[in-house]
Amino acid sequence: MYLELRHLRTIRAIHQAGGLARAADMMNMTQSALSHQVAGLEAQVGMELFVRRSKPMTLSAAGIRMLRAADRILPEVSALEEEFRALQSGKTGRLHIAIECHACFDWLFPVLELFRHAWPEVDVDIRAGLAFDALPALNREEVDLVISSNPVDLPGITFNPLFDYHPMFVGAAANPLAAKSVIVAEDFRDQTLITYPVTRDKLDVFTELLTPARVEPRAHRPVELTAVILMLVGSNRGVSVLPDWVLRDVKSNADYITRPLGPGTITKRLNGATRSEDSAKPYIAHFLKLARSEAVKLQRG
Amino acid sequence: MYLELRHLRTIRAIHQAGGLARAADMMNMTQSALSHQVAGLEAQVGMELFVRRSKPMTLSAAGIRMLRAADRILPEVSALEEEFRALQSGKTGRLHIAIECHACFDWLFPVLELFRHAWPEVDVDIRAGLAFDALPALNREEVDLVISSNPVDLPGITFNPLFDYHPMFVGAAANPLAAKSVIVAEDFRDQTLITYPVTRDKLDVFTELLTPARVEPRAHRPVELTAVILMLVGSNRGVSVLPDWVLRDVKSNADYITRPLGPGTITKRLNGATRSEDSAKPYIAHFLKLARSEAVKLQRG
DNA sequence: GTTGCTTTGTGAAACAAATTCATAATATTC
DNA sequence: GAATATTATGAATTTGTTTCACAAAGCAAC
Repeated sequence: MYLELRHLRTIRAIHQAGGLARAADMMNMTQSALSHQVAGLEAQVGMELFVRRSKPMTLSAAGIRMLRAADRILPEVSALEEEFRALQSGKTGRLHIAIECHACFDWLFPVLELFRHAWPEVDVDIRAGLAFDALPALNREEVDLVISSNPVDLPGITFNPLFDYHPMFVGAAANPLAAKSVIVAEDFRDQTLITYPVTRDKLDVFTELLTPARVEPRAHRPVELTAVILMLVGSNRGVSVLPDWVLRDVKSNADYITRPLGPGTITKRLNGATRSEDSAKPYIAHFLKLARSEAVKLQRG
Repeated sequence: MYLELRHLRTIRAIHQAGGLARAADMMNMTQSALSHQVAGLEAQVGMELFVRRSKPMTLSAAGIRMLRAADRILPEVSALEEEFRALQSGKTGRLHIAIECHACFDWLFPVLELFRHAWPEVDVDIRAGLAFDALPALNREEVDLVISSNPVDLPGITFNPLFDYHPMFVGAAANPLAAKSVIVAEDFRDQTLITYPVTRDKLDVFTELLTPARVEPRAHRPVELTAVILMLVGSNRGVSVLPDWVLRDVKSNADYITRPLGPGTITKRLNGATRSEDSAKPYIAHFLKLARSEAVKLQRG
């Protein structure tokens, strides 16, 4: 037995129209076509679905059962079609975000709150891109946006700039380095450095400062949560380097000191990497716009 | 957009098989056919359903949505197909019964109890065939069995004999007719006759006795329920004629007398009328068998 | 009944669609 | 960088659906 939706649509139409001829009109087909189709369907299921003794033909007991099923199934199909029409028009879609930059939760969450109100139909999710390579996942369509500060030239991937930030030094007020107005690589030699638990090539302190200067800190301690890092720094158990927007609240706290890194201002640019064909999607474009403006607000305090 | 089950089956198969080629094997088609089909489907919905950047092709975000729908819809279709296989094999079906004979509830109920245990999948119902003509309803497939004592020769309708019964007179012990051993038509002239509220051609007293003898009872009172008829008869508010099996309990009750009608024994035959093509259906045949044996048991007491 | 109207069924022809075949193009693996 | 596996493509073929023209069968009104 090989049923198709066509069959269910026909059953329903004949019932609604109250006869084969009217149903044929309704479906823009000839009455003959429907007659053949019904005959074929009845052959498939091996029994009569309609009573032909009376003239506008009506459903038999078996036919009524099939109608019941049609009334359950066809609306689901319509919903699916509707869903795809919405997908096509760009009102709905998926926005699964991977963040390579751990501190990005801080501004990403408020942005996502704004976003999901504007695009309630879009399926939103965040994955911390620690355990996996985010950019290949973008290509495999496992995620749709990667927040990254290391643009790479990959075919099919577009890096949309979001905003610039400055990695800044943070230490305890009691730390001897508080005396300096700018922190340089050498200053880390006798410090315990606290960072997120990711490889060095994803940590601004290393890529921008320590690795080029071939300086190794006295100790290196990985910590997951931003709040915990700041707690440890506050009690002078180590120092850290974090994006300026993270240190916004800390600047006015007497327990901490924040200093620029040097020599020369270090500026990094955060990007939202997407598949190139997705950049045009209205909700993706809107998300990027939101991210830009909201992050700026956050930096200003 | 015109979706068909074929499309949903394909989506699911490619996902399950983990690739187009394997899916094609699974569905007994060539890989080429599936490739064309997917291309057609993607054109329909206006977007890519699969990611082709990696080699065994995998579902895209949109494809996953369609898969979800397929996983909801296809099992329903399978259930429908299963239902029809069961219908075809005769394990399930519909048995809607119309009874022209009002007193038949008495034996029909116990029979239906037995039946529904033996055929739990069959959809059972009873309709009192008072308000409508039962036999045309049989032809229109509104009902599947008509219990009738008046066989008519109709094309396409088979009257399956169930059992014979004798219409019997019942009156109060205090009624003068208690003195007679056989009741004849003339005896009704000065009696109030209580019957079910149906036309005379469906009442044994009239068809078998009074109408041929052109006798009119003193009064004729229609009453719906058998229990009420017997109550009224017991208090000598009238007399009645009922099938012998109904009077089984009454025979041993001192308040009542039951007498055969005469002259000559009157025998009527109850039939189960079905559409001729249905007589062969296993559950219909079984119902008729049950009706025969159970009714006999009931008559014996 | 029987006449006219409406509805459904049927077979051949036309048409549309899906499938196959053969082969090219493209990843993946070792 | 072969060798292998996977997917894409276009023309030919097959299959299935629809139409056309007409027959058959109810239904309704006279």
